[in-house]
Amino acid sequence: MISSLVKELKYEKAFELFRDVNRDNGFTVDCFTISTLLTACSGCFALMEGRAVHAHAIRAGFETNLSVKNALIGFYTKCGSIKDVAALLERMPVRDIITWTEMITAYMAFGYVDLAVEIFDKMPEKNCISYNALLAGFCKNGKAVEALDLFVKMVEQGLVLTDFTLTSVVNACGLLMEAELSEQIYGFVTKCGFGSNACIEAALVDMWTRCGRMADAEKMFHRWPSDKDGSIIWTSMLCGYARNGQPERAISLFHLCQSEGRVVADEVMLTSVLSVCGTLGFLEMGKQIHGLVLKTGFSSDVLVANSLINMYFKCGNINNAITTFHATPLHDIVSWNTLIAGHLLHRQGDEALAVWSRMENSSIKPDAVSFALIISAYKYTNSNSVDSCRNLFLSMKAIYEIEPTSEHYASLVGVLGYWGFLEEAEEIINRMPFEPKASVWRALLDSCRIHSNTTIGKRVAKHIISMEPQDPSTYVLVSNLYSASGRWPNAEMVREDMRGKGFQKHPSRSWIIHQNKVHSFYVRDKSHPQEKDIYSGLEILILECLKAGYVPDTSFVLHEVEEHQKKDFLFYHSAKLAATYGLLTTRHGQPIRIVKNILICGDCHSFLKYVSVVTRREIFFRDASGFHHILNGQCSCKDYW
DNA sequence: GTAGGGTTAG
Repeated sequence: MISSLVKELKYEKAFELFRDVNRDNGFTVDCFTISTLLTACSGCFALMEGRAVHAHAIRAGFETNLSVKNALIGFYTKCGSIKDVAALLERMPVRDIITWTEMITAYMAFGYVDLAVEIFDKMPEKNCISYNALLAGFCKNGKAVEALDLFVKMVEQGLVLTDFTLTSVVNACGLLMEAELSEQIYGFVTKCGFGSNACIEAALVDMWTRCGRMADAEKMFHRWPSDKDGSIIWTSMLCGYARNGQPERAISLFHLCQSEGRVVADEVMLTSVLSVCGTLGFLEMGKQIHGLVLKTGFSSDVLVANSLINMYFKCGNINNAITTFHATPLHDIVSWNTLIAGHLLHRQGDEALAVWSRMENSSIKPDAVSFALIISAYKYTNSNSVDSCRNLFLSMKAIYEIEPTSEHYASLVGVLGYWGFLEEAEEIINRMPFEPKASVWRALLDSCRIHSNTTIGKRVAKHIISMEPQDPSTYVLVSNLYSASGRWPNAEMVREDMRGKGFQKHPSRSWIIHQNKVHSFYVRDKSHPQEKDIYSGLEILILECLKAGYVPDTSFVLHEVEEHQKKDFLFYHSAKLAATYGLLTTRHGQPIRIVKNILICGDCHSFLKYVSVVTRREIFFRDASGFHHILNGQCSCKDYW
């Protein structure tokens, strides 16, 4: 009876019935029912119920039953702690190779890599499964180098390599993201004659995409037989496209998968495609997938829910994001972080801080990401609360016992810099207890751009370039810094320097979603089918804005050309093209929604403010800094971004 | 007892 209730997903009733039986000391439930109940408890994080079932199993003498034991390990791995799993295994009457291996897997699942290694070294006997368990554990914890070392040892010792071994090695290589090594590993796997093992093939697709070898990934993906279950390999490919800056392809793949109907979208695929919808700002599609999530019953999966919340925020729908958060039965730290990040994306610092207080009253403890986020919230508070920000930073270590990393310093520097405390920010970096990553200096350089401070900016840029001479983004920042302060010749010098070193700027791109399609524009892009309408529309728009007082700022043109040509470059920036397309394709009174992959330039920002006046339209512009909500000539970023 | 795809920041 209890088992059938669980099967029908009526957990509450099943637990109730179990409690009745449990109270009556004369009765015990059988091993199968105990296992079923434990699986149910794992599914809904019912720690108390699971513990009660465990106590019952001990009383009935079923703890050592193989299926009960496995269910208990599964339950404690998901809902409990490593102590629970360790205590359970300690009580097993026989400590054989299987128990030892289970210990390794458990320690690895909880992230205790050193303890797992200790157990492995202490084991009186080892076989290839124990090696595989350790190998997989390294991969699970991102220890690719350790995994590869172990693999080499296995080969040297002549151990039997199974499909499990090869899958883990492929995984390790994906973690390293090294294209050349991936070639070698692939050669090795082929030599071993892995045949058509689904796990290895899926791992290979994932590895290729992580190493940037999309053609190889596609080749393997297309070889997948259509009669075989493909949800995993399809998701690998979909995420691969997303990871390699091809979100449109990821969306097409999802459409294909839906229309062909042979691969059913599961919770992992839905999570991934929702993330892509967020990246693109694809609200309509995101809503449709939300419908699918509700229909398929995946809305209680916390990862799916978090991805939904994130999607709504990135698509500009704050209300749906918050409603989805409240509709989710179980929140983890990522749910809270997503909520905070969402408010920050909309520059709502006070709202983010309010969420922070609510989180502090919940049972969830903030993690390192929470702090990186909440420190940044002080950029967007209504009153200058730099003091509170400094205190929060200090409390990290003092109260929460989280050691600040470069990311946290970068957030703090960003806030101080934003409010104009550039010297203090520089001082903090110089006094950091460890070597700062380039990202910390970059946060300060960004502040120098905002405040047009070339004195500090130049110093900071030197640091970054010496640390990361290969990274073109610094040159762009320095160049923009000079441009923003009207020092055009210097900006061009930096550009020249960049060209001399063979760097190419990450191409700037803006897009609009219209009729379920992404309409993307680069600077001076003429590839759109409605190119003529867009360019003539933009001509008119520019004239209207000039009449209203718009003054083109040619310092944002990063090419050495004549003044009249500069305007030509400036007028056809991707943001302006996308905005015009948005005006042409939406009815009067409808807002325009644009997304840009990097920061919007100062001239486009000023232009869009005039556009909002002359067309009486509301503009939602999302760039790398967050949303610019432009209305009646004013922007929510207060012209600091 | 060991294997494949997922969410948040920068």
